[in-house]
Amino acid sequence: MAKEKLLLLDGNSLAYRAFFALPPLTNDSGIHTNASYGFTMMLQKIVEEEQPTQMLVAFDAGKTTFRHESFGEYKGGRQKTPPELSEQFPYIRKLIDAYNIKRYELDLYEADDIIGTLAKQAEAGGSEVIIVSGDKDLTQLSSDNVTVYITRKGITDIEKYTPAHIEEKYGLTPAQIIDMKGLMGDASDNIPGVPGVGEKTAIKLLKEYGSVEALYEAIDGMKASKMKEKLVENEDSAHLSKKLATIFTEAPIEITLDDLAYAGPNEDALLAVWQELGFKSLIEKSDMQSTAQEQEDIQLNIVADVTTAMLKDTMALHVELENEHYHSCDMLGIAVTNGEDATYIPVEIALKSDAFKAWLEDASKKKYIVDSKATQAILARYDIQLAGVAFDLLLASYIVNPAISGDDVAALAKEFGYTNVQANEVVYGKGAKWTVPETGVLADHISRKAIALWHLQSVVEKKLKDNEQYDLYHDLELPLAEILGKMEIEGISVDVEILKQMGEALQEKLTVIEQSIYELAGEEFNINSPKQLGVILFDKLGLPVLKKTKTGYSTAADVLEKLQSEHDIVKHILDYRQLAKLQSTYIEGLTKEVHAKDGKVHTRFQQALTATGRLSSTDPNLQNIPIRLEEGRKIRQAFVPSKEGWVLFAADYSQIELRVLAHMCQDPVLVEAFKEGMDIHTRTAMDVFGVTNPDEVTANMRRTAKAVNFGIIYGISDYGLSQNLDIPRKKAAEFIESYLQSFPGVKGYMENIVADARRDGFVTTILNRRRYLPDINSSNFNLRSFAERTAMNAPIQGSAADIIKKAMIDMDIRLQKEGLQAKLLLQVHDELIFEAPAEEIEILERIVPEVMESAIELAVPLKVDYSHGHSWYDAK
DNA sequence: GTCTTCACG
DNA sequence: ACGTACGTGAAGACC
Repeated sequence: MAKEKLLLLDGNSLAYRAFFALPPLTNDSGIHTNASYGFTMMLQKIVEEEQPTQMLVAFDAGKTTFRHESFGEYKGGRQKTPPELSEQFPYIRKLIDAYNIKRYELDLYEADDIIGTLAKQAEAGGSEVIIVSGDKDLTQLSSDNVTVYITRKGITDIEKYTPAHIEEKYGLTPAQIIDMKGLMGDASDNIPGVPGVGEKTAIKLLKEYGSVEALYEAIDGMKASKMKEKLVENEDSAHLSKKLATIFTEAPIEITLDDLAYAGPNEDALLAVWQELGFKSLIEKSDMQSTAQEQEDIQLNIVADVTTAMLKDTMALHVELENEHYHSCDMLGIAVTNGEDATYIPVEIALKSDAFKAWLEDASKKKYIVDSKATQAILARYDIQLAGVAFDLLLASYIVNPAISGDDVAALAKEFGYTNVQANEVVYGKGAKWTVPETGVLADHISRKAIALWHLQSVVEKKLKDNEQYDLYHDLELPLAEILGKMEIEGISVDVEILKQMGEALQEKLTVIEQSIYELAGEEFNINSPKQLGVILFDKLGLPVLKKTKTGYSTAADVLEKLQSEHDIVKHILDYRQLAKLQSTYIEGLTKEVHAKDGKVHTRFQQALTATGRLSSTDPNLQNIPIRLEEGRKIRQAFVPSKEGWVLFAADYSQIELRVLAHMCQDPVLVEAFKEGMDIHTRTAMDVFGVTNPDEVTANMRRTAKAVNFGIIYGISDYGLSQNLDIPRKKAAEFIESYLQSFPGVKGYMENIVADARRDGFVTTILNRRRYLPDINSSNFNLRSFAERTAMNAPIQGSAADIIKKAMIDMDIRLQKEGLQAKLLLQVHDELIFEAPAEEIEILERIVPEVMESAIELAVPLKVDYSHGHSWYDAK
């Protein structure tokens, strides 16, 4: 058996070292991270360099130790641990646990004693021992088999204390280190020693006499001096100090060396802690290392022709794309498999094969795919209508846990313990270095993805079934992917000429406002730069600073609105901002996205991204087209039907989230209000303000009630409401209190859902979508509060997402059944946008609300409003 | 790449 | 005492 190598770390000492060696870093949540970071860096380095077979981190247990029995003032007068450091200890423990390193502390004993005891045991067993600390006391443990590493300035710079090194440095043996301490004392531990004796004197004395005991035996013969007087005077102190400095190597520890085996970190757990602490550089580095791991060999056959014999009834299919823009990018290669041997089909071979096209389009041939919508969309560009999608790894993983990151097969596979596939970054590189490798490497990579898919289908489906989420995945997300694919491929027509004219008018206005701003400021500057703008407003013009950001003055709209009366320039800046946003994002940005071949934009709906189950939309984002202000709303005039004689038809759920809330909490007042079709904000205002007649509710009361309702959905907090309404926090708290009094069912729901989250670690939606909340039991107030609000919000927002997704599937079926030409084009969270021949509008007005309102039956009715017009603007 | 701001539900 | 409303994406500035 190879020799054991034991690494013993002094947890407290190293945490202190890291804390004081690094500047005060904090992460996004405001937690200090310098000690955690320094500790991690040190661990990484030492483990990498030493490759230990056993490891332990020892901590000091509490305030009192056995040393206090002989000397009450031991470690007295110490500065209290800074709170910035104290708050990091829980994370340091988490880090150690994630590394799968044993940690230990023992009542009445210090870390030194645990380390000393284990070092002796291990040495006796023939192991090599390395001790790491910031405290030189430990060097007394140095021997032929025990090396003590002491951190020098910084954290990763260490000095290695072997007996030889100690001899060279001090001219002493390791055991004499204790004697040295006894004579010179230690200010940090409040060990007195002999006053007037420092390191130099102590070393000189020990070289001459050997030990404290020998020195005092011979002291009579010492020639009279000031030093001799001091030594005689403080003999007791010297003996006591030596005793205090002696590390006890027979501590009654309850662990044995066998408990300390070290076999590497739990990478998932470690990444999770790094994520929590915001160690981005470490996360990136680890991705590279862990994914560049050794791969098992695979068998692959690169074919020059596709035959029907190669294509089975059930196969994993992977179409590798150049990038995520599947509406415009190229394919790089294709692989299929139904076992360990993959068939790699070069793109040009695949595209000219009728057999392959027939197989892809055959619904009875089942395919396991990683992103079926992307595959559907790119094949559609080559006139291939993908059918028979039986498994989608991207969607299945997302349902198991929406927090699972990325669409890279390697990352997803790793979540389920499969590692025989490389990360894209490893194969292609990233950023400017991105490049397609030679065919052999590429074929291997793509084939591995297909093989991974083949393996993961059963693994992930089992997980879904265990979690009772298979139906959500199979009956909702999977069919929805195809519908979204159709919507994206269809696209929506944009009248570029309208955008162009708007842009020109906008530019004229912007130029005028720009001039006014420069005039009022007395100089030209970049209005788009919050930094430069801050200087003008707050330094030059002397406006009051109401809010600051991390980096300087805040110039956000809510701040500027409060400053409007202070200076004329403010209004101009607000106007400029509004128009500049329209110009850059919606006129210029949108125009760039219009495809030349069909005059349409083809967004991509991200189906496996949000934490709650909603969709998101990119390139362009069609879920945030302006509507609230008239100037912006006009952008919608550019969204038009694709054919002459067609119109746009829009239908949206009214108050869907509050209805979901009513359903889930079963609050009688809320349920009744919806059943009776009351205006919910007015109803809320009546209860919050104690008014019995709806006519007595003023516009302002309703506005306040509306804000309170939003607050309830978001996970209420008095502070948030006070910001939103610009009222004192106390006032906001009263509104909330009043609301919860009036709606006890809501109060009960909020309490229960947080309790559920604490118990289960996740919350669920109506269709059993999960959101995990790892911070729900955190000792950090911010993290915990955020998790609590999320626990309240996620089931509401997520259930609303479930409902509209179900409606989209039902709607797709219904349109086919009715034999309509109408097409669903967009989804905007609570709204569906169709285009249809004008003559179908009458039917749509009947069936769209019917289908949407009956998508999922709740304890309250769902209500849908609808309209149509010759542009999106007119469908209001 | 990160920060700030602002568009939407 | 703490310090925040929930969920997104895009653009521009600045490092």
